[in-house]
Amino acid sequence: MEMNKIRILAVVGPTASGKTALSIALAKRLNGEIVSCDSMQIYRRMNVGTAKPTPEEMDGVVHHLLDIAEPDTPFSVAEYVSAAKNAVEEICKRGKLPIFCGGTGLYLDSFLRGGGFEETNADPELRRELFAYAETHGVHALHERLRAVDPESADAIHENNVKRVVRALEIFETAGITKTEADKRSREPHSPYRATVVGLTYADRSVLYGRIAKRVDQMLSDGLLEEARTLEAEGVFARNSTAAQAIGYKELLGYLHGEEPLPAAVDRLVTATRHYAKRQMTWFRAKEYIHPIHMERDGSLRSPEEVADEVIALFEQESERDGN
RNA sequence: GCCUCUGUAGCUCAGUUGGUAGAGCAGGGGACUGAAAAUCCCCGUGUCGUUGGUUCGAUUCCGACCGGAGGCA
Repeated sequence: MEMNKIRILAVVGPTASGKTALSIALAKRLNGEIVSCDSMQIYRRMNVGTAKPTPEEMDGVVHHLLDIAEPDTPFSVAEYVSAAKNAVEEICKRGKLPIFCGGTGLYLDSFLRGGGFEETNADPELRRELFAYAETHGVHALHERLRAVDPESADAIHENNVKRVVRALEIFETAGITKTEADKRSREPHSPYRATVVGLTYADRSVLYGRIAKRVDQMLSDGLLEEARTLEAEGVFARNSTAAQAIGYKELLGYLHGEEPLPAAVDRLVTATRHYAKRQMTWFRAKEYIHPIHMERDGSLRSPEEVADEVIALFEQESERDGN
């Protein structure tokens, strides 16, 4: 039954780990197309700040799910999953290999599960009400409301994590089932995909952090400030849309308004990126299906060819195992 | 040269009326199913500048010395 599944390769890893270059190299060698798996590269005109691959970097390799939304539009996992399904279908139709690449672990994870969002719609108005409830009655009271309908979720979600408590209640209100039940249903193994997922890792974290600092400098000289200015002029941050959460712009606003010197803003930007990378690593580490690929050895970076070779060997090995 | 202030966790600083100390930030670990580059949880032993003295006991008081800041010459 495994052999009917759609074969997929995926490259994940923390920000600045080298996913983009690797995935493009892999696409060339495996006759693949890239499916971006990045919650911010989705947005148009957010280029240098999101480290979106340039046409030169893409080097002829087809990329999907970049620039598919306006920065003032909300976006979510559910939309991602359905868009990714379409992309994969297209790629397969052309007889090419879909290669996912990106740092948004939730998106890939949800996609590979094959769904689970059908009946649990988002309800912005309800969300507002629930947040207001927490505002006036306190987070504990809101959490108690969740406990009354779904004690299991209440145990799993900390009461301070209002966002999550709200979502759990939202699921109950809109779908009529508890989050616990919805999770259970979506966990059924009905995914049509068979993925080999590799996670880029750095044994010495300071090497990754060094790359982050360097890349922020690069972004600055590539026009990050101008991009931030443009987005702000569009009103992206005033509306605090999904795109406004992107690291790289909001940290510079203080400087752009003359309230903070540039080095201080850049410093906070680098720190925010490090925190983000750390969260990503925690997520990826916990996923058993991710094969760690070490990007360095004895303190120095491995050559791109060597890393690509390792990934391809792993991919072929897993393909053979399924084939018999 | 003299006077004043100051030297405590990687950084900024609290504090101990003498019983060896704690916050924020940084850093580390974790969670995560329609906002995920978001949201949330957990983790603080450091010759309290050095060295003498007073004391049962000093990071805390006193002296000297060495850094740093300011003031007067």
